[in-house]
Amino acid sequence: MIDLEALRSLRAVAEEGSVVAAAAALGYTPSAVSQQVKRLERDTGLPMLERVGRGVVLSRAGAQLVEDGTRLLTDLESLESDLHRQAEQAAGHLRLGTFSTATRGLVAPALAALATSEPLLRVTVTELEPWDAIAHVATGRQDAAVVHAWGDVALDVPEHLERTVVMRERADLVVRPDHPFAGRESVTARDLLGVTWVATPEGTICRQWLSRMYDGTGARPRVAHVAGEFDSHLALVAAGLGVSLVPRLGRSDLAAVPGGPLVAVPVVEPVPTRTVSFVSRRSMAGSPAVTALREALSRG
Amino acid sequence: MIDLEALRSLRAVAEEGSVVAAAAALGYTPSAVSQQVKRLERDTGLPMLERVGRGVVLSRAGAQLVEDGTRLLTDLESLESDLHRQAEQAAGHLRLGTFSTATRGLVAPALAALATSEPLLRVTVTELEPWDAIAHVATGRQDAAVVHAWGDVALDVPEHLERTVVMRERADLVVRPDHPFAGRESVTARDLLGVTWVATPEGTICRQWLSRMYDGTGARPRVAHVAGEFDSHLALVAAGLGVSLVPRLGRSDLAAVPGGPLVAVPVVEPVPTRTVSFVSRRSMAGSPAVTALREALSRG
DNA sequence: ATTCGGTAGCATCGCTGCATGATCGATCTG
DNA sequence: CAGATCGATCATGCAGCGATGCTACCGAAT
Repeated sequence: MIDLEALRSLRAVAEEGSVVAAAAALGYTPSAVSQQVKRLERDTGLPMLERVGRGVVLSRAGAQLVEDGTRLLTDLESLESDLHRQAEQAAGHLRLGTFSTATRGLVAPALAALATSEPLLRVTVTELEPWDAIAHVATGRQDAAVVHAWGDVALDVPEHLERTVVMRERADLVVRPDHPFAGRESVTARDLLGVTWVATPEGTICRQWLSRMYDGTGARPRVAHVAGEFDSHLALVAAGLGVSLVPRLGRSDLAAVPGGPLVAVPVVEPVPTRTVSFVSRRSMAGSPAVTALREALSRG
Repeated sequence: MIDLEALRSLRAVAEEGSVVAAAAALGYTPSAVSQQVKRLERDTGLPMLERVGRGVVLSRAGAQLVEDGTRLLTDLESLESDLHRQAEQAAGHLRLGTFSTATRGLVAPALAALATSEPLLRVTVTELEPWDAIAHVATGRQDAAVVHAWGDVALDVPEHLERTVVMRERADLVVRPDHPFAGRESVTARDLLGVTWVATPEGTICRQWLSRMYDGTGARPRVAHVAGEFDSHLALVAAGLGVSLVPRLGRSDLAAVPGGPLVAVPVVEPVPTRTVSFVSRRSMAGSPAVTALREALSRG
């Protein structure tokens, strides 16, 4: 592999016109520069300098190496300065894992604001289930994640990750206007024992919470339909196929759902509360970039 | 300065997921890789890896260094392969010094042909008087040159340069159609003793040859007008201000000269012959690029 | 012919980077 | 819960390589 240190010496020879001048410019001895050039010639197998008169002239290969390599050297320098700048500024590239409703309801507006307040910071979003997101952050495949946990469902994050609550939100029961619950101020978990559910797939956090709501009642929720996205839930509810528990975050306008308007009824006893958290590795939690991202999401 | 060898190891860690795997992939011991990463951290002052569990994860700075540095590494590899390819192929960049009439009459068409036959070869042209051109080639400021020498006027090139004749051409006497010589088959140097000349500036090779033509006659050419470019000569001749000795190479169409058509009369005894040569440093005279350029010019 | 400027080559020294083996910490297993 | 295993790091020894300083040599200028 070509040694960039030696390449810099060769460039100095090209610019200064002689080995001594180059050595003086770089603070080396002429012999050192000569040996570095020799090393380049050994590494590439091509001659770099040729003696002419009592001086040297760059060979064709040498001239080309300098011409092309100069760009490399400046790239390396700018890379190095970028590295230091991004350690103190909110700049660079962050990979954020999010879950679906947060993507549209929370992350998108936050990133839009961030794009103007921190123009040097680039964030790429990947949708992931919370446990996957946490695993990705833990192993470095993501830099941070937005995760959620329903009420008391524990979300255990590894020791080297840091978690801060971004917001708390709740879910409502969504029904058709002609449903018996449509006019109610609120409904309780006990009221819901007999209803037919449109639920999220087995294994999702939302599904877990639905099951947990039935704890102590001895019953299990009757799930008739399964859909991953809440917009699909709304369509199924509008079609009269069941009711759904839909979080407010990222929820579509219920009045504009195809198939007729729907209504949301607050649920109490227990209130289905969801905690949305920001997770990042503890080591970079204090970095300006991560801090800026976390605060942008907290403001949202 | 960042060591690219160490950067390659860091990239391997990022790709393989662990120090041992990276070491195995690169043929090092894990300790060596660990030490290289340590060196990167020392050079940049930023942490690159952080321990998590019994493995490692790239830090923010490390991830960024890999992301940005990968481009640098591939650039370096392509630079290296370019270097070797240009040593065996006609490719890259050559700087050619030429004199004015050759630029339009010889070099331009040759380069046009070369552009299609050797698309990887880029040639930039600079107009120079022959002696300047030779000096530039000798000192490496040009890679090759097209030079000319009139008849027996010696053109001494340094030992480390190589000179090959590209073409020989001759000059004609250019006069107005109403000039006494206009109808002649040819004229001799003796015939020209009394004429009034439009000549090139003192110090040019063309001017030297004009003087040389008078050697042995005891006379000196009567130069009334001096112009650097032969198109100006033609205008002056057309205006009836004298006659001129104009080489055929790169000569404008005499019938289309503003101020009336002109005629060319061959000169004999001696025939004003000009030798056009290609000059390059001996060390790169054999390279494919220079060979291609020389042959393109020889075909012209 | 001599001097001067400049590069290449050589012997020596010092540093650095790799390998080896040991240590520490964390996970997995019986 | 203890032992085993795996992975990273640390300490040490060694080898190689590059810088230094000197000398030799070459070309150009005086």
